[in-house]
Amino acid sequence: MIQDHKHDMTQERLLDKAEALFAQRGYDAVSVREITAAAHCNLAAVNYHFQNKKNLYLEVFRARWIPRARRLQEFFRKSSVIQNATSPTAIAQGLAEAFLLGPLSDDERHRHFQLMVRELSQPSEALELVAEQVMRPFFTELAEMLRPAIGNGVEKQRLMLDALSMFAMVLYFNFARVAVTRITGREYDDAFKGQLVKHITEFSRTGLGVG
Amino acid sequence: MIQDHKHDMTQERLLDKAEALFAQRGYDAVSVREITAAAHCNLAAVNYHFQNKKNLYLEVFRARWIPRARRLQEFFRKSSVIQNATSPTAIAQGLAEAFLLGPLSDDERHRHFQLMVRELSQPSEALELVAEQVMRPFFTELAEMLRPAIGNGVEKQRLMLDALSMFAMVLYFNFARVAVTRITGREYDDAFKGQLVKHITEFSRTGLGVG
DNA sequence: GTCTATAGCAGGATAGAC
DNA sequence: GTCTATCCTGCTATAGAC
Repeated sequence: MIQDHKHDMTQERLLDKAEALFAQRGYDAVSVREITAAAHCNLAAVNYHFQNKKNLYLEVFRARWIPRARRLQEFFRKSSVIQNATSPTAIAQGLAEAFLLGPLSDDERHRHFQLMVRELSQPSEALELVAEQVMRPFFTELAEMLRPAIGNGVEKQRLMLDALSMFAMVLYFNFARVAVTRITGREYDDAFKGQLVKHITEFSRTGLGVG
Repeated sequence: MIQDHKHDMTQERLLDKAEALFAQRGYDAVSVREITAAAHCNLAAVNYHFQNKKNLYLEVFRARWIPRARRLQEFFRKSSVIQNATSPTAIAQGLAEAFLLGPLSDDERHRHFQLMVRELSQPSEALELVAEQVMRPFFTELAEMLRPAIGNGVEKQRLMLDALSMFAMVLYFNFARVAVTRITGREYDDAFKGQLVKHITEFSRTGLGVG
């Protein structure tokens, strides 16, 4: 029992540090030595608990990333905006709030989106997991939420593209933080994040609203 | 002269292969050995021509990425859509066409956006160059193009966020190709890219178009 | 300018003591 | 389960012949 406990603690610490480092600098730039040092355990622990480096990376997705994505989706579904209305505007606002302000700490959110962008732009086995278990079901769900308002006659692809576009903004304003800060001159404090949510909601509702 | 010629050819080949490989797999995952092998030249050539690996990476941006970004922007400015109208819709369409269909080959476009996303999500010195010489001026220009239609009274930040949002979609549909394909079931052939341009234009104009 | 050879180091992984 | 010691591979970078 004590052994299991210690075992678990080491595994947990390794997963935590591995996720943070992989998110920050990517799989290849991070060494097992660095991860174990950060987790205050021995070099051999990664191989003992996770067989090898690659499997540790996958386990980060299985044990951390996917559950967190589910929490985010749950938060979105239960948010008051969605509970009170399922208009496209409400959906956009719910999405933006959940993913920009939602239940995650700043660090956790940052890690989450960094890992996602890495996988989107350079898919590994982890994307298989993520696409099948998280993304496809969620976008399908979003598309069906949009259908009543957009039009029952409309093809599914149109709804999917709408959902992907809302998500594109959410993703972008999370991962391109440094560039957005550089271009707008604004730091990602609570005020600015609030404005971003408002902007994404508004842009999704009416686009540029003219001509 | 012959020496200069050979010299130049080797440099060019190195830049080409380096860009392709860095875009595909990232700085750390790619070795100098791999680059020189692909460029059919000697291992020592990188150090001779570019001092070290990191400077080769930066030179990829200076000599390849930035000029290409300028070509893209030039194509956008001179596109018939923009020449004939500067409504927000025309701007969105011009952007989407330039960056999704524009003057680049598929491979070149893919490389271009992969490198950009890598820098946006994990900035290195290269982002300094790109932000100051390309991004900031371009987004400022876009914002000013939007101003007359959106409203003269509106703060610059609102215009910047609009420009960033249009760009978010363009970027996303370029770099998250694998995921988009997985979710929509559509390959990135000419037909689908045409639909994406139409979608981005339309979404930028009216968003989801309803309540 | 190009090549070979090699220095010097860091990486992943494992065997075996505890 | 944890640790040390070590193997082996592959990396960047450079010295020096051509």
